[in-house]
Amino acid sequence: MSTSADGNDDPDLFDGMTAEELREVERVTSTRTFPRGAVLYTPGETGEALFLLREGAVQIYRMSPEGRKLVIAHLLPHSFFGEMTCIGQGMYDTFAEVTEDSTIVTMNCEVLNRLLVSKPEIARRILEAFGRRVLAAERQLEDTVFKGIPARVAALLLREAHGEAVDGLTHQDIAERLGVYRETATNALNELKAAELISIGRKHITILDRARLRLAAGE
Amino acid sequence: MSTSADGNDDPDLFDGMTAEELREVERVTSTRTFPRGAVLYTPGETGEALFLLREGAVQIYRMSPEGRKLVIAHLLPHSFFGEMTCIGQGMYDTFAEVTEDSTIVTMNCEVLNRLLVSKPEIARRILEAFGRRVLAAERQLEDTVFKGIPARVAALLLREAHGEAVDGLTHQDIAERLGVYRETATNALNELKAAELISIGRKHITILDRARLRLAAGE
DNA sequence: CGACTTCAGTAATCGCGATTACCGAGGGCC
DNA sequence: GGCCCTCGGTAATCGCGATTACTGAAGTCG
Repeated sequence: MSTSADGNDDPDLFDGMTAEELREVERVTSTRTFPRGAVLYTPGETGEALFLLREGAVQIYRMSPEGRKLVIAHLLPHSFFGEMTCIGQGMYDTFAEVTEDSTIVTMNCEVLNRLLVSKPEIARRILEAFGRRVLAAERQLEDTVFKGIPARVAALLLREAHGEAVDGLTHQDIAERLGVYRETATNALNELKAAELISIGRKHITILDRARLRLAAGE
Repeated sequence: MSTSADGNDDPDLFDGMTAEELREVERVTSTRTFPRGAVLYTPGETGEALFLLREGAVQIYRMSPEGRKLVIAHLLPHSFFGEMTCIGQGMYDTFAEVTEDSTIVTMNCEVLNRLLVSKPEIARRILEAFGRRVLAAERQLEDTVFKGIPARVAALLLREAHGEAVDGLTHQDIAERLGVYRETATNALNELKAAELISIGRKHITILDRARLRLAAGE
C-alpha cells in the first residue's frame, strides 16, 4: 500500500543525526506549544519557517469562498509542514490549524536552506515527503474527478483505519476531508452500512468486510 | 502569477554546470527520440529512470476505469518527469505519452541518486519542481472540489494563454485537462463566449477581457 | 474531387450531490 | 435535573454535469 497524505510514517526529519548534530539543530530551532485551535498560518501570509510537529495534531486545509473546508492533510507527530515557502515562492496558500494541543519545532528558512546543502540526507527526506505529497494530491484529484462519494468515503475509511476500527472521526470530519456536505457523507456512510461493509457508531466506524469495501472504493 | 503544472519555466536541470560536469552527465545518460504517440510508461510499471524532455512534448495523465482521461501535466522542453520512482516507492502510477515527436534524455535512478548527494544544486531544483507540483496538484484539487466547470475552464485558459491567445488547444484537450466530457467543455466555452470574455475559433481562443475572465475563474 | 477524420455545436435525459430544513439523541456543564 | 452543544439521521428540492445522440464544418489524404 501507499503512504497516506498525513505523512505520518515518515522517519523524523532529524533521525539518524549524531548527538553533536542534534545539539546544533537545537541551537537553531525553537520549540513552542500551541493550544488546540491555534492557526499557525493562513493563505497569503509570507512564511519564514518550516514547522515540525513533535506532539499533537495539525490540520492543513483550504477553504472555498463560501466557507466549505477541504482538508488536505491531517498531520501527526514527526510530520513537517510549511516548508514550501522556504523552497518555492514564499507564500502559504493553505491554512494550518492545531487540532490538538501541540508541541511544534520551528526552523528558520535560512537555516533550513543551509541544511539542505550541507546535509543531503535532510534534502532527501524532504524530497521523499514531497513525492508522497504529490502522489497523494494527484490520487485524491483522480478520485474526486472519477469516483462518486460512496467510493471516496470507502477509500478514506480504508486509509484511516487502524485494524478494522476507525475512531474519532465524525461525519463532519469525513465530509471535510472530501470537501463535501456533512449530509452527503452521512448518506454515503449509511449506504455502505446498508451493504454491510461497515457498521457505524458515534465517532466510531468498524470495517466489516475489507475486501468488498475495497471493491466499493473502486479497487 | 504562479507557475503552471507543466513546469515549463524551470531552468534546465543541468544548467549552470561546468563543461566538465556536463560531459560527465553525457556519459551517464542516454538520449533517444520518440515518435508522437509513444507511451514511455504506464501505471504499475517499475521505473528505473528519470526522463528529461529536450525537445517535443509529453503528457502525463491518469485514466478512469471507464476510459476517461485526466491530464495531470503537459510537459514542454526542459521539464523532467518519472523521477518519482527513483525517489519514492518505485512504481509509476500515471501514463506518460509523447504527444509530439520528442528527444528525451534518460538518466538511471542509481545515477540520479548519486547526483542528488553530490550536487545539492540538482537536489534543490528537483525540490523546487516538486514544490510547484504539489502546489499545482492541490490547487487543481481545490478547484475541482469547489468550482464549477466554467470557472475551471476560465482558470485553465488563463494559465495556458500566451499573451491573449490560446492556440492549439482543442475542446477535447481542455476536457481532458479537467477530466470532464468534451461536450461539457464546449458548453462552458460557449458560456464564456456569450459573456464576451473570450472569442472562439477552431483550435484558437482569444481572451477578450482578462480581468473579468479572472473573476469568472473565481478570483 | 471525394472519402475520411478531426473538431465543434446542440439538445434531451438522467442521476448525483449541493442545498435547505428539520428532528432527535448523547454528553457535558451549570 | 435542565440547558446547550455536538453529532447524526432524514427528507425534499434543484441544478450541474454525465451521458447519449446526432449534425455539420474544417482539414487531410488518396
